[in-house]
Amino acid sequence: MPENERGARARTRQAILSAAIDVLGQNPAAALSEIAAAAEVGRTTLHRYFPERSDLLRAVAAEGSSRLDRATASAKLSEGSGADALLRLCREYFDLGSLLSLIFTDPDCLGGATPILDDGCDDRFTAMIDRGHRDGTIDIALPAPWLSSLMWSQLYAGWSYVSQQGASRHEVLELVVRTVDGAVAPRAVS
Amino acid sequence: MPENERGARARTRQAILSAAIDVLGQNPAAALSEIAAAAEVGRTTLHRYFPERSDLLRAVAAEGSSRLDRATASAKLSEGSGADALLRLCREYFDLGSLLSLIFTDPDCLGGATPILDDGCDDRFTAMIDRGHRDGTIDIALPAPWLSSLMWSQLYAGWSYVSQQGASRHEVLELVVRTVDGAVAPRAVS
DNA sequence: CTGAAGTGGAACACCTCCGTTCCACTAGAG
DNA sequence: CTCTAGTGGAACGGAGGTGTTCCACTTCAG
Repeated sequence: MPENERGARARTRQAILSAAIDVLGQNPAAALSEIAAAAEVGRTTLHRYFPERSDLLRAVAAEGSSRLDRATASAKLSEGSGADALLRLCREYFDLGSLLSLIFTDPDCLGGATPILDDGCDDRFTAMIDRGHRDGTIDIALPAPWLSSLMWSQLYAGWSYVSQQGASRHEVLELVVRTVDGAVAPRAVS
Repeated sequence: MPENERGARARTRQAILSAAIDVLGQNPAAALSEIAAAAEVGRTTLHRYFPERSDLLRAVAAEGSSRLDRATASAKLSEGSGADALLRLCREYFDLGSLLSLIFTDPDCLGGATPILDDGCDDRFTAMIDRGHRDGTIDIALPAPWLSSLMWSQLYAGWSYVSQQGASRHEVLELVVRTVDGAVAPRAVS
């Protein structure tokens, strides 16, 4: 879609997209006028870039998938132990910010690339968990799809904690990492 | 509200309330016609019991708070170690079923009794966590509000896992308990 | 200055949902 | 049977969101 757009057009387009991610993350049923206001743009202008609501949603899905893919790539899931890779992924995803809310509250918004409720959607994720099962850093009793749900729910909880209470991003990220780490670690033999 | 209602009236009223919890949990912006259809009731009948949408939402809040209180009482938070009490609470809350979705996706729906994003809303909960901190069964580094967020997000993740995939309630509950337990346990001294 | 690009406001028709009214139907009590 | 409670359908006006059109304004390149 963003073919041959530069300068003002590209900037406005990006502002609308970012505003849409923020607003729709708070309320997936938000009116277009709210999104336009958040982007500090007239509703007319919004319609110029995205004629119909569905056009905007498609673009949001594309933008979200792109940010998600970049974060996934940064985590280098194939390096280190399985648990280390999972925690790296948590740290990268946490930086997605308000996109976390959108992905979590509207799992269908990313179209086919829905990362949450999928029986093992992402091959890289599943491979990472399998590696953790083998190298003993992830409890064998916890299947990959559940760990995906676990991770996303904790990321969302952490992000809500930051954005609704005035908590520090870094402190909360450490809480998330701490609890995910504890959750996946194999039990001590009792 | 449910003053002097018996027989058919009480039954219809309850059917509408349960349907509302189910439907609103899936989509907080659902139309009244959807709720009426889910309750197998005409929209006219729904309006007879709850003249305005806000009336229905108030009744849902009351019903939800009531179920929540019953579950909390059943967990006997003041008995046993802090961690044991927390896990008992998870088991009781898990039985709330679709109410979990409603509470999680629309935290304001329960009015003042919002259990999730509150800096230590519930005294019994905070007391339980404090006890766990003292008796060494809950990691001292994890504050009560975060553990509340943690628990609710895991319960919601578990319930979604059950209702969207065909997973077994009991198996998923054990996964939730397993991961919450691991998350709150104090770290081994390394 | 002139023209083009980008923008925002106002107004409109359309649709959906909401709340209301009215009427017809059914089941059960007497 | 008759009367009543409970119900559901049809229809309407109002409110809000959507998509569209038209026009006035600003900015910037030439």
